[in-house]
Amino acid sequence: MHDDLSPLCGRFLAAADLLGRRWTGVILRILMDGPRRFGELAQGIGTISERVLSERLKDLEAEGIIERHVDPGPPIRSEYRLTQKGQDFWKVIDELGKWAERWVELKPAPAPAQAPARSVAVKAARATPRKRKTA
Amino acid sequence: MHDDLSPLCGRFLAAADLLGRRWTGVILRILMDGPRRFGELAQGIGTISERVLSERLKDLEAEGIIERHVDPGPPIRSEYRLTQKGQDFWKVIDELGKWAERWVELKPAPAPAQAPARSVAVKAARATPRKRKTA
DNA sequence: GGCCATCACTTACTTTTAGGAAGTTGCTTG
DNA sequence: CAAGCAACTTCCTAAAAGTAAGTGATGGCC
Repeated sequence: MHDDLSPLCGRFLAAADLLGRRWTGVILRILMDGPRRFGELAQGIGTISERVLSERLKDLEAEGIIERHVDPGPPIRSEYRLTQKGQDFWKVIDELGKWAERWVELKPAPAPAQAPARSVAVKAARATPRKRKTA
Repeated sequence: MHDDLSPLCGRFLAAADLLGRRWTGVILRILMDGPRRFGELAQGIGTISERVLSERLKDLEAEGIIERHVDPGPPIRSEYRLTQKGQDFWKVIDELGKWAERWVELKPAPAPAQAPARSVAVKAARATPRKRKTA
């Protein structure tokens, strides 16, 4: 199997828990391109609610992954940017992006008689309730 | 900044949405070490509820990331293992682990004294409510 | 054969988190 | 002074996760 995986310890659990909150990965991905303001993030993600964006930003700031800079030059604007800890996350985001490019199909193959993967049809692009199972 | 990040497209959103569900990363991390049974995963994670583990496993199977093999050899046992798509997720998990090693501090040591070796089956400890903010 | 135990899940019910949208604050523009 | 941003909050509802108890197919033991 794989030889040098980090052990499953508390550290990993904490990191997975962080990324396990909805939108965290996407926010980080956007900030990898440079500082962004609240509204830009909201627009960039498109389907996140402002309530949650605000919450996530606070979480990330509390973790020391991003920093908030308020520019009071009259039109008060705040800007979020990655700290070194956040910058360092880029490889995770990059690998996730590569995996997505390789494996995520944007269109659910109708009848893959022998196709290997069924793939995650881009349902994430909508403000999806993630799954609408009435069961 | 970083030069070759994959663009923020639907594929990335879908992948981030997948990892954005609690426990997904941890389950994948454990399966990277080889096939595991339901109970082993439950124990390995420790604080996941069986209800959610079952759900997550179904999700992952539906995405074609893991496969479920039922071994009916009398003591009926099921085993979960990664598909190629799942194996390929290795680098993401690995980078996440490395980042965690570098940046995550195990600060809140809520060690209830130092229990001798009560080890397993101690369900007494409630699963982390992720944050118990009274504010 | 009756009884308890294990494994792999379900079901029923509760708490936490996320989504939708309107409201707030501070300042600018018409 | 009404209107409009930007950046958040607040309120209320809808999903997701947590907790515990139950189910069904063995298998052991006495």
